[in-house]
Amino acid sequence: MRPSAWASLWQSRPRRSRPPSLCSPRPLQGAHQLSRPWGSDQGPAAMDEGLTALTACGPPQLPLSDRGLQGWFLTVPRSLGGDPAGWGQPPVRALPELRDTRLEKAEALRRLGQGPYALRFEANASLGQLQAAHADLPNGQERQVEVVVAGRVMARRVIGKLAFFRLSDESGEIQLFIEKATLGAAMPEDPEAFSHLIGLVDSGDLIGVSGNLRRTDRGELSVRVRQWRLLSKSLLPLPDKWHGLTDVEKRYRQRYLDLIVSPTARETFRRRARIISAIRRHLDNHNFLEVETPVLQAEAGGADARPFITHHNTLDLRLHLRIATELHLKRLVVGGLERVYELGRIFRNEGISTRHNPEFTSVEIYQAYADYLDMLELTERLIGVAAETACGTTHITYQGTAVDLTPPWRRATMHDLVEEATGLDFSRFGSHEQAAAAMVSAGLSVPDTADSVGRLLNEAFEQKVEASLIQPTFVLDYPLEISPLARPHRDKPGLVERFELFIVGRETANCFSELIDPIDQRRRMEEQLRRRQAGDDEAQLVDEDFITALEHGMPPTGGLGIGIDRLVMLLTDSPSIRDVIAFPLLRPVRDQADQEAIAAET
RNA sequence: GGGUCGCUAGCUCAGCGGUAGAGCACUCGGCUUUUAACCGAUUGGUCCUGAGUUCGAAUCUCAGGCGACCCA
Repeated sequence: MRPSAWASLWQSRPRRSRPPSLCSPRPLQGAHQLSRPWGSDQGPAAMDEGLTALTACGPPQLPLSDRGLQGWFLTVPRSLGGDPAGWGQPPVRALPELRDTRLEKAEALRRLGQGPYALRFEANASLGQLQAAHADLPNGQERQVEVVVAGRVMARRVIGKLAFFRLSDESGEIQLFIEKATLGAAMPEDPEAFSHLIGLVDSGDLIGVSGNLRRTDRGELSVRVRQWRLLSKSLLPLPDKWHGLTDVEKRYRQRYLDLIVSPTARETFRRRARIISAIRRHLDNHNFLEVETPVLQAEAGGADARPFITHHNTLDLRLHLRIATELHLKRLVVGGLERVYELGRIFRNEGISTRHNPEFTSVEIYQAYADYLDMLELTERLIGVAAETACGTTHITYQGTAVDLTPPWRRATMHDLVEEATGLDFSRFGSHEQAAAAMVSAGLSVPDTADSVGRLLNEAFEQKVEASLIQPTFVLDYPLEISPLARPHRDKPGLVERFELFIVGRETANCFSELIDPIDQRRRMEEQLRRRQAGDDEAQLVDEDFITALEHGMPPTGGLGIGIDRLVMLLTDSPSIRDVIAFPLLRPVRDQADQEAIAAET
């Protein structure tokens, strides 16, 4: 490739006319000259001129056009004439020397005409594509194809006048085979191209290279580098090349580092995206309408959970973040939108564990004229499709356990499952006392809050059954007391038409034939209110506006909620919900002063 | 909320009452087929914080902070 053609890969595009409001600031004159490639028609003399012009104005500074991208990176070290007062401090503790060294290298590259932060680069292949397309190239052979690639330098090995870098992009990796002689011949404008590359480019930097493909004697597909260019300088080191990011917390706090070094993490988030889009596609293809309901609500309802509280200034109004989308979606069904769903974030003010994050993603789906058994089949289809899309199969492994997601899945009533596990037949208990005594003699604990036979049944289920439901199991027919929004069972008094889906011992979906009788709904909500007044701060409130909506007539409806994060955990074999949420909630990092202040208070 | 374990160089860890260490990374020197390259040299520390015991504390005790795992 001719030098000028190479240069065109990373110089700015020809300027197109844009609306004035979208115009970006014009680069400084000097900066423009500085960013000329070597070998351009202006030559090194013009470059020197640009440098002189800049240095005459005081300590070297990056062109204004680059500033917005750089924040505190833009100053230069003391040794190069930068103003110490203006130095940005590294955002992470320590490493000042290492960072200074890298700043100096960036500065040195800028003096060579390679601004440390390029505008653009046009690769002609991804690394994964190259690996696939040239898998047949034998060891020791070279292929005369000009490849231009960009990526992050992940590892460097320098052997005298030869060097091997490992370059990584989103699709994969490739080795760079860097010979002094090859570079010298291909980059005559920079006789020191080789030593500049190995001396000024660190692991972590983003570079673009061009060259032929060659497979080394040891079988590593490589780009035999003819030309190179720095695209972005990394001032901070990559995680340890061998151990990687072992600090679990750091993986979550600095997710970008996790993604850089961990192909598994990248794959997890790709799969998450595929799962969500598969669910969305399936619903869209079946005439479901995606809608959005309020996150900010005067009272948060639709689930037993404590909300986050926030405040609207101009209305001087206390608001809650939603804990469910249920009550608003049902209003839309009343309004005649017969199939609706919302895929979005829910907020619950609860603890953090491997299965709980205070903000999480759910999909709630409502289908008019359907009941919970219709929704059961929809659940099987949705999760089956998600598994096929994410994993290519419905036979998966979760944390070493084989799980078969091929429909149909087991269906069992809560009563039967509890009896199977404990020998207790709750349908025979006529009173709370009778049930409680039986539970105690069966070795189960009886909490004070479980003040009815139905609640005791649920307790027994949670204590003895839940964790054992490894293969997908629909647990049917819940007690009415714990299901204030579900319709009474058509045949079984005291129960509702509801199921929850359990997989690997975890609640993954929740569904009922919706309660559409406004009088019954009011009675149930008032019962909830009584519990709340008695001290249960997760009990629900009476939502008058919702009941009014029901009074206008709601069609019989099936409603279904699926926990997306737990589903993604299952389908990515992730042990913690934090592995499938890019930025899970973490305690803020406190500095020394904060800690002392807190210590002083206590 | 309870229990267990951990916190020492940028990273991974050793040291467990007597001068703070190793490997890797960084920097410098050498090396044209490496794969955690290798060889040599240099640099690098609030041993999480505070109090106590002791002639002497990274080490023992207590309190606190933060984290991991398990349980609720």
